[in-house]
Amino acid sequence: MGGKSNRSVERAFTLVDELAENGGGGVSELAERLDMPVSTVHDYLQALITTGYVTKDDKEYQTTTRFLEVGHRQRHRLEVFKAVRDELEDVAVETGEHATLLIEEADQAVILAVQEGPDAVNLFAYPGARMPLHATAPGKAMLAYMPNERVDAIIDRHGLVAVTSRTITDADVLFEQLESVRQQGYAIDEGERIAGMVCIAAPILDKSDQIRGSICVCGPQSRIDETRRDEIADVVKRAANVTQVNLDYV
Amino acid sequence: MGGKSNRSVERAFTLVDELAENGGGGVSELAERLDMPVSTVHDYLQALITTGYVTKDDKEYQTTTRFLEVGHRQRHRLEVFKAVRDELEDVAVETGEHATLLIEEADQAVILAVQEGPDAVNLFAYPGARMPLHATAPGKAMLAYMPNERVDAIIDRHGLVAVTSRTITDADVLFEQLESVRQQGYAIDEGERIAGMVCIAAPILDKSDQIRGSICVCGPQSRIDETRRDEIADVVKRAANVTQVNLDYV
DNA sequence: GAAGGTGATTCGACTCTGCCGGAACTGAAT
DNA sequence: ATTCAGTTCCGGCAGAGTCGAATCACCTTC
Repeated sequence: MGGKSNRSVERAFTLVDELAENGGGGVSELAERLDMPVSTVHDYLQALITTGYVTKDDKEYQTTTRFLEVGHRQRHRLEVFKAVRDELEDVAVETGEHATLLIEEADQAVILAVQEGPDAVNLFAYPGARMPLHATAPGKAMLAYMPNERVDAIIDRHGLVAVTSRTITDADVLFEQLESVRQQGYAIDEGERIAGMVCIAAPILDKSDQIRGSICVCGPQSRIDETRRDEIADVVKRAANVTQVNLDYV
Repeated sequence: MGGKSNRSVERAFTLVDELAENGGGGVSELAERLDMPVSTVHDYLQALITTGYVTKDDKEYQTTTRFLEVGHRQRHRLEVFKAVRDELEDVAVETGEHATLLIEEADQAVILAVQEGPDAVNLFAYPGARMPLHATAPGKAMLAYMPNERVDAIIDRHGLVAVTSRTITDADVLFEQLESVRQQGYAIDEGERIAGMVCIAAPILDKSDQIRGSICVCGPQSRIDETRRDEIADVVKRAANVTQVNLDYV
């Protein structure tokens, strides 16, 4: 983890991040927000334009569809993504709720694909969205199949930050839950990331028992009672299982 | 169009492009492919890793899901995308074929969204995919509503490159077709981009008659005869129209 | 298990280039 | 006309990127 850097690269991507997060803006507005000299920001934006990753429309600088392209291409190369293909849609249809495929990246859970079932509530869930592992069902599903040292290291680096009032903030509680995930074969989260939301997730393991991702179903608490939970857990576990089998053929 | 650049930024994105296109690779492999010194490539990859846009998995460098995230965020900000929402799915279901939403960016047609109908053939179509304007139905639909000088300028810059044997390579023929697009309200392409494929596309205009995008349906020639074409044209025109109306409310 | 090979990583001095203050410019608004 | 906010241009200097060479890491082969 030397972390050798390069000022220009760093700054270029800082600009990209800013454009992505708060929407485009003018040169001086961006300079203000990032606390950089205007002329420098201008230089960078110009450089980014020549790469094709940024444009200037309507007096505003914007990221281009190049990011979509790169993102989709790399997603297409991910084995889990290919292996899960139709399963995710089936899950969404069967449960009626939001079905997502997530992977772990840089100690976070990242959504790779989303399928909205017929009754899905409108979540702020899109491919690429990231969230802390400990605060979500899919995150816990994945943590449960990582070596304990890895889990410790993650807690060490990022802490157990509370996202809602119900987020797990105690390591012991977390480890207990991970144990029960391993026993039951699925993880559950009740308003630990979004108040009023229940999520149920199953881990996807490969043949050497490495964790590769998780399939997750989310819906409003009111609609998901005890029996419904078992049903969803079964659906999610089955889908994860099929994916696991597919993985070997990819 | 001064095109002021910045070597570091340029090189960083050249690397990203390379990773996206040909999949990740090792340091020296990438150095070879891009004709750069190994140590330099190593420096850049390290810098890219600290930005979070690249990782090293399995001895291979890979782009991360950050690209997906940035791409999806910016797509979400595009008015056309929001305006078209459900329409695209309806089109896919009604026609049974591949339905796509495209916009123009940097003189090219870019896919923003894809919906596969029940009978859709497996195309290599994904969000972010780019193609020349003159060789596709949606491209022609958009060209038809650009000022002639703009069209001339595009031809000037990129020429009318043949993608298949049926691609339009003659400017006069193109302008004739654009005229008929304006008359009929939709554009058609018969194997001009992909042999054996027929695409039918309608333009999306905003209230000041600016071209904002195009809705397109693609299917195999064998399945799309004369009458089927008219049906599809109607579906596509209606969807574009609804989108146009939605645009005013966004 | 020694030798050889391939590729990744580190190091550091030279030099090129990114940096940014200031000036010029553009185009609204008054 | 004048003002002002924002953008673009310019150019000399310091600091940052560059890349050859050395080292390290890890296979394969004899």
